[in-house]
Amino acid sequence: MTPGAGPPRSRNRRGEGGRLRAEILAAATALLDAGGDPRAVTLRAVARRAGITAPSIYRHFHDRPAILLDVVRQGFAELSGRARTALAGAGPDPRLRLHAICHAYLGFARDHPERYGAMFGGTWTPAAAPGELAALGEEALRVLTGCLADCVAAGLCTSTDPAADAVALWLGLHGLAHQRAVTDVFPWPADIVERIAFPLSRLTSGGFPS
Amino acid sequence: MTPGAGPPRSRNRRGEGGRLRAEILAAATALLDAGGDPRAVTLRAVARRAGITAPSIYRHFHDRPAILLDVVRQGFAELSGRARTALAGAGPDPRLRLHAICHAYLGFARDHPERYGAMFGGTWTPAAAPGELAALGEEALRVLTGCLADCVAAGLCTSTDPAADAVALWLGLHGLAHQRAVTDVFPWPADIVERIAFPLSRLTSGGFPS
DNA sequence: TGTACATCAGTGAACGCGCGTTCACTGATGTAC
DNA sequence: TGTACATCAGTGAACGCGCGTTCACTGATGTAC
Repeated sequence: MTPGAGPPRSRNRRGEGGRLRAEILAAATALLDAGGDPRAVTLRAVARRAGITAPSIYRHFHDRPAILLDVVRQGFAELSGRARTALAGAGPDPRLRLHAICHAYLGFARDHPERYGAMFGGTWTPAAAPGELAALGEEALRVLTGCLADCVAAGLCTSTDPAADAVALWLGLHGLAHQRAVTDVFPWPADIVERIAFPLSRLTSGGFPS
Repeated sequence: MTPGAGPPRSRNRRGEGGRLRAEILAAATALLDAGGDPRAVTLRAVARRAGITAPSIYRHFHDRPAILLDVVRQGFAELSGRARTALAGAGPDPRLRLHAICHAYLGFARDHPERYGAMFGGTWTPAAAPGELAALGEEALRVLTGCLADCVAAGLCTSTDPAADAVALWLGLHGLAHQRAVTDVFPWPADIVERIAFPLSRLTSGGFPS
């Protein structure tokens, strides 16, 4: 059971065993990003990549699905982080804020297509607590709803039900993000983002500046 | 290597071996629909389901991925068929035709969520000829573009680029179809289809009757 | 009509593989006295 | 300051499994003469 090549890992000190948890997670994420498929994230492959033996993982994760679940959790956290950062950097104009959050979402999907696919692909679902996933998704949705509602309040948007329209807008973005993550041979129109996001956000004017 | 339970299969007559091909495909499809995951469609599982031994499959398919690829091909054929039927049944009103084709698309995805996921999930891609998949998708897209163009010609739609807007509309439908296929715990707004399809199709009025 | 033979649909046994998981263990590190 | 001991991060060997694929084969069916 030789772990991967390279110099032998120096063991963590007592009380710092928790570090390996992070290393395992990083290895699993790298494997997912490289392999393009959650199937590539096997216990043994993760162990090899992390430079440890397979049984070591059991000190930190209950079983294989638990690793993938945490990779996905981390993905949602990173996505939320990007959305927050984008909003913080956008000015007060609600249209620009909406625009910023849409691009933050698509940016994450584009930068980490495999992780995006794992997060929304449904493959890992059985391992998760039934409610947790919905909660993760709904948090992001609430932010989007808020942006849309702000546009309405500013008289820039004709939506009469921002919550429902946020779902529609999100699904449009998701369709694009997912399809982009899955294939790159598609002849995307150059302005496809605006072509989807602008109508779905029901903005009255001003376009959807990029 | 006992095949599944039940009475022993009566062998096909000479020259009719091709029949088994269809049975294998049906077994693989059933397995996909039941298992919810292409991973469940293993060579051996397909053989069990079809009531034959695993090696028999090699007379009809080059290898395992070839089976899944054909399942997906069949899925695209069925999707096209539904779209054609829907168009044939719709009247001449281009808005109704557009509406019919959108619902045909979503209907297929809803009736066969696992197959839809396999068709657009990217999992099986490596096995396919690079161009074939794009071709399959683009055929459907051309029909959608046609519907949109008809709406424009009838003065019912503000699109200035039906081909690009057809992509946008399709991606919206795809986002909904995919997410529905993947999870059913989502709180969909009741009128989510119209909320997505109507803005993306850029119809000027008349709503998007259901 | 009868018989030898070619065809070919499908079988059964076997292979090597990577997997997830278990178990008893090792040996360095920190702590108690 | 020194020593015995408890802790615990990580190891190494092994298990049983289902997988994809190969190979030589069987035996019913149709055909040539």
